[in-house]
Amino acid sequence: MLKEERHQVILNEVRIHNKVLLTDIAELLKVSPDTVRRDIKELHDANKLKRVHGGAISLGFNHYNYANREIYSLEKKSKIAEKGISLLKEGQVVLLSGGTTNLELARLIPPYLKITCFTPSLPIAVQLLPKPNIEIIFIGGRINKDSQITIGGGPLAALSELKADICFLGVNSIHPSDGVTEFDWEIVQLKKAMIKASKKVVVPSISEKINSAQRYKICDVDAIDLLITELDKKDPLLQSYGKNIGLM
Amino acid sequence: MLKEERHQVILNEVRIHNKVLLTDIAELLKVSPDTVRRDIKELHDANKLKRVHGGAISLGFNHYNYANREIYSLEKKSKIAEKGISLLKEGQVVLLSGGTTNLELARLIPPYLKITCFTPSLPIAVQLLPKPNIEIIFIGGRINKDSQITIGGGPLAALSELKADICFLGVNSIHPSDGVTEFDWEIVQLKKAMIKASKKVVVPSISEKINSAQRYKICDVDAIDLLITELDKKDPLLQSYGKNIGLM
DNA sequence: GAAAATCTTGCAATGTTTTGCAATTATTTT
DNA sequence: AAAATAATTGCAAAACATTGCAAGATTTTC
Repeated sequence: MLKEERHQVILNEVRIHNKVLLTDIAELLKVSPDTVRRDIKELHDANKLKRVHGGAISLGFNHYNYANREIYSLEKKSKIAEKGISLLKEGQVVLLSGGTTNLELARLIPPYLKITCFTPSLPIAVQLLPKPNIEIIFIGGRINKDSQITIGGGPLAALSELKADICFLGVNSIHPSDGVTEFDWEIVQLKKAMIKASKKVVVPSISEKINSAQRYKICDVDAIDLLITELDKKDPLLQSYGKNIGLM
Repeated sequence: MLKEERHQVILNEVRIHNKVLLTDIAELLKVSPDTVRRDIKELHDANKLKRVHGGAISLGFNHYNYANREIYSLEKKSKIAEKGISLLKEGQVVLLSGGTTNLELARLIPPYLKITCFTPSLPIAVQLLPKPNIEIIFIGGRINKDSQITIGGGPLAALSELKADICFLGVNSIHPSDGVTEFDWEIVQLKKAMIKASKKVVVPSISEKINSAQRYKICDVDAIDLLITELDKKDPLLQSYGKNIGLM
């Protein structure tokens, strides 16, 4: 049994039960308690769980990371969001995926602009709530706590009945040959459906995400109509994209 | 049972009741009072609660900065919410309509309780988000800005496929002969569907709503299984209900 | 491809923490 | 002031953690 496997088992148990007893894991995996202890220590150091006397417990309430970690890039995201908003026209049906850049976009949408927004993101829906002219349609389903968006079969079915004018697709990584990629398989399915449900696909992305790749592929680069970054169109980082995609 | 778990339970009890008795915790967790005393001492040192003779009290008891009028009804709502939570059992599928009483109920659901919550309410979903053991299914659709819940055909269709164990139905008015009523027609349709989608219907309601009526009818009083108020079962205000409904 | 270096794992000896109990002291209640 | 309840202290048994070590597996290096 590989260490990585044990780690997955431990994290999974923690996710399910909110805690694990060291002795239970040792018995379950048929390894010595020492090994489990070392595993837990590693996972603790990697900030995946909290090591305590007798086992480990879930980090649980540390959802604050979501906001804190990303503050430094907020300026870039605002810049991108503003560019994105310039694309919006009265009466449009807009599809907003999750992510902090789209959240920033939602925040900056002018309150007098009359549009319809579809979104599976809880924070985005909350952000749009006070804007009187925006009709919000929440794409329901099981909520993924990490990303705070709904995923699974429900959202996919709902999207299959939609044709939005424009989709702002928050992504994890984009690469000229590897395409648009993500590390969560279910989120990939959702984003694929979002692309299908939209006439025009816009990817707002900070430059850090450019030219990187993750495990699962959402689509090729040329499935995207427009790539928005905080950089200038002529930035060398973007030159491998220009042929197939619009830049902004 | 890990020490960390006991700490979570104690803090949670303090959060809910603003105080705990040492002996109650000892009995609840089936450990010696000495252990609980040591736990409370640790939590006190970590500035998580205030240790007092006989138990502990909440630190932020006076930190509430609600308007005075709201505090009054909030207390009632907390009382109702606590009664409601006592009905919840591990593994249940719970349907939560909107409303501030249900929001209070959502706030007070213990984080270690493993249940599935269906809700069309944005604030309730947000409230449940940090609780690791609660699976949240958001009932999608067009968001009504006043009530911050989704309404319309989408939610109705979603509910038609559900059979929840228990439904907490926030209502506007309840009257012995006029039944349960509401002023918004679309919300009435939604709540009708919620009743249909649940094995058991519980109405948590502050006493102000008792014996009043609105324009549109959701159901007769006897479609409700249990009425929870902040009052005692034997309160004269409730005596016209007792024959057909359970009281709490 | 063999040797060296590194990593992984279980074991044993030793050290630490946790927990309940009992005796004593302090606080609250009647 | 007496009785009841709670807190403190010291203690011992059990559970858990740490450390160093050695055998085996894996990777690196030449």
